[in-house]
Amino acid sequence: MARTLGSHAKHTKPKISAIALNLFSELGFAAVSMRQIAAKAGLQAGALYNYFPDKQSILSELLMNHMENLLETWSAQVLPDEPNELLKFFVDFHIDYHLNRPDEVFIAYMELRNLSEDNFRKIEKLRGKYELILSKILTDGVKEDLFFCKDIKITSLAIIGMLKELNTWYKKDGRVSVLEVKNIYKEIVLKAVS
Amino acid sequence: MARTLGSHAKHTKPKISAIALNLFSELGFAAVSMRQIAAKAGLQAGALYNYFPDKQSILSELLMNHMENLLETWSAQVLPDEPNELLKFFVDFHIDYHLNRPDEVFIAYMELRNLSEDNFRKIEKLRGKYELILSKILTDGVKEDLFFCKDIKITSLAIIGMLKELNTWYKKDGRVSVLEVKNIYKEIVLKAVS
DNA sequence: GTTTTTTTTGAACGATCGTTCAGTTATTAA
DNA sequence: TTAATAACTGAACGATCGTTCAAAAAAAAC
Repeated sequence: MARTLGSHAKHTKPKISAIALNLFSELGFAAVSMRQIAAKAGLQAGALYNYFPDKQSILSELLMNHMENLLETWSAQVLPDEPNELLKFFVDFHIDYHLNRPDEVFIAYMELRNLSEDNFRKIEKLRGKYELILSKILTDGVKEDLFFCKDIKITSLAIIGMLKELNTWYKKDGRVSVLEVKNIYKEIVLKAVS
Repeated sequence: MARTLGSHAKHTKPKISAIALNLFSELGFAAVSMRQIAAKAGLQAGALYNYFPDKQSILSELLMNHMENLLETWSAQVLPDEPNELLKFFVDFHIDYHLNRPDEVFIAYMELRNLSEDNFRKIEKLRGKYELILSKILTDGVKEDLFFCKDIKITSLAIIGMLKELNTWYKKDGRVSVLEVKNIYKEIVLKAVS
């Protein structure tokens, strides 16, 4: 035997992923060519196929990693018990996580249709899990008579939609700081379920 | 002179627009070919160039019409004076208008990057006008001490984000009726600015 | 240094893309 | 009916696409 897998490969694959993420986010999956990705990685297009079976797999791996990482990061958090505090914690967490990964967030809801049906279902399942986190927080709060909402599922979606909107306009060097934005959103969310 | 402009054209151009709207929404602008659009319209690809100078113009015309129509339709409404009623009216209006035009709404925020810089700026300007409608409602409500929000601009964006989310999951034959959804959203929005 | 295996190249494949345009057909004014 | 023009065809243009693969280069194992 000679040359264990990953003499350059260990560096090359993450490099390809990072470059693809950037390009997909900037130009859109359909508008980015394999040659474009390869060029930025200092490779020829053919070399990409040592790391990914096809173009779509680059995208689906990015999306899977993003969603799995999101859920794992949440699981690693130490959560407050009290529903009001937990809801605020969720808002803070969501904003922090998403504002720090604008490219992943962007392609995660822009490029879903470029996935195969299988991969699409997998991603949707993970997304559903994330929405369930918020639903559960609301459910517990409603049980304890701390929150009130007509429909927990719809309220969850509405809140997540509100939070997602942030990524479409927030600029780190803008008028308001992340801290301020978080406080504004926490207040809106808390009032929305009061 | 013979044959005045639009013997068939009067029917053909709207037909092309409608077909393109459908395809763009379903497959994405970049993934739809001129030949595909032409085939569905019973034409050859070349014929499309009698009606649009290039592919991007089909998209930009769709988006411009959508945004202009949105603003015009709003202008034609008879508005209630009282801020609480006006805010509810806005929510109802937004949901009605957008749920009835899912394809337009979808491409309006999915395909912006496929516009030229000029066309992009025009659309963004119209979008800003729409956001200003809501901002003004909030501003008036705050002045009269009926609403409270830390930051009107951000609150407007958050509310519109929440409303936009609706289009990504709402199905007409789903669990809840449009009327119920509207009521749920109106309650959430009103509480969010209380 | 030789062998073995990984990694990459570079050319080629067939397909499809947006767009152009000379020529044909369909329609209408005169 | 004839002349004028609008509408459309059908072929062609050059370019680019995702993907494949034999051959070459690079790196590790012996």
